[in-house]
Amino acid sequence: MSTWIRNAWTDPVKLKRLSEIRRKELRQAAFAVLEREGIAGATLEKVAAQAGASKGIVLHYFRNKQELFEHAMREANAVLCQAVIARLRRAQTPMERMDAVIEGNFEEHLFQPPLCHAWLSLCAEVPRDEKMARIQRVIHARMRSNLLSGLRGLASPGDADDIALGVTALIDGLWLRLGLQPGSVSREQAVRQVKNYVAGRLALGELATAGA
Amino acid sequence: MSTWIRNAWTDPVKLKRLSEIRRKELRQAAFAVLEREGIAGATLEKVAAQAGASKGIVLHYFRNKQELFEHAMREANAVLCQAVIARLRRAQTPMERMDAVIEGNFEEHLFQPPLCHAWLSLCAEVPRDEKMARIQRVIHARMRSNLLSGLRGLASPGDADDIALGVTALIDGLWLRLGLQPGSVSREQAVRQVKNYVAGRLALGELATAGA
DNA sequence: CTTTTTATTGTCCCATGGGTCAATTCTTGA
DNA sequence: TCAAGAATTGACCCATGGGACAATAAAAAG
Repeated sequence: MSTWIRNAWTDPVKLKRLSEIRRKELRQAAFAVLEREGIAGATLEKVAAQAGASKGIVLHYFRNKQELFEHAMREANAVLCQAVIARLRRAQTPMERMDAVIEGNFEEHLFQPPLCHAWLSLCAEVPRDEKMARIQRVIHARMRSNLLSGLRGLASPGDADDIALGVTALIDGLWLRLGLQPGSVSREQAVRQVKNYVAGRLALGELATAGA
Repeated sequence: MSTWIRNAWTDPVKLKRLSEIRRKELRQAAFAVLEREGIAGATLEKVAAQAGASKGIVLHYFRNKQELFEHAMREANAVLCQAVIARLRRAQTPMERMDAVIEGNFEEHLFQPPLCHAWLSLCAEVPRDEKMARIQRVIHARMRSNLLSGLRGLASPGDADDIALGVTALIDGLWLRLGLQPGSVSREQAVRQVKNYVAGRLALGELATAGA
């Protein structure tokens, strides 16, 4: 298990508990296994091996397999979310806020087949895992609210809701496409696709109000 | 198991082989199990039980578990596909062809969480199963060609390709949404969403050509 | 009415996987 | 320096699952 040097980068203020470090390692290992093996092939031993530890340690830090993968889902989501938030901070206009969400969801180093495969496997378990379902709802709610913060300045309230749903669905769909056929959609394509969607819907809205 | 009455509806010409009937039953049973249990919880015994048969019979008709679920995927796709084709036959104008594809992909009795859950589980395995990947590619290619047959009459060739990708992604994304949060999107909402997308993109295209 | 396929079952085997536990090593704080 | 508590391991248990197979029942063919 390598060195015990205290990593200053983890949390300079309140020295991160040893156990927290381990837990994070294991969540990440779990996710890595998910990328390679899918949910059907993901086992505790593989996770342990990935983390360079023994199976026992995994169950020392997580009550059971289910809990481990629930935490893996949280972890993955946090990463995705951070990318969006970082961009959102720099956004000024409503349109910039939209672009922040869109581009953040297709970051170069995240919009990759392996990550997508793992994500898909987790989604496939959502219907049978109430905790995952809850996480999923939170993720979606935040995404939606991020979008609405921009959309409210661009479309009528009714349209805004509708467009937000469309954007999330389109983003998910493009991720799915990447997972099913790696290489079939590039980051630039994906971003352009969603931006065009928004532009099109907004144009439609303007036509309607202008015509009426 | 039930009766052995010869079903006239199966194939009136070349009396469908007994084995073919069994294989179909088992594919469907496999799919039903997938709906309930997901890929991680789907076992041969559960499939056998669902079909009211013994585990042995499942491996009599399919070389192994993998093959069984590959066939389940084909089965599911065939159903979805049939819905689109039926509508496509009645379509005359390019726009009607578009609507046929869109509405066919959200048929009332198909656009349901359980079917979506099963489909998700299968998709999650695609990256690790070359046969499934192939099926997936075929499905997508057909969908795309169906869309293009309508789009070619409505947009410039370049736009048509792009819009086709967007429509497929949006459809997939809406299915995913249904799977992750049952009840969060109705059939009507989904159809409207995709139609609005197409309308928006087409309006954008016209603006561009008119402006240039 | 045989003979030969085909359908079907139940049993068996063995690997794997989740989870428990006692024993051991490390860390830490007094 | 030592005791208390945490980290970590490996052995163990038991259920389950995939798959092989021989034995039986049922159809089909002759």
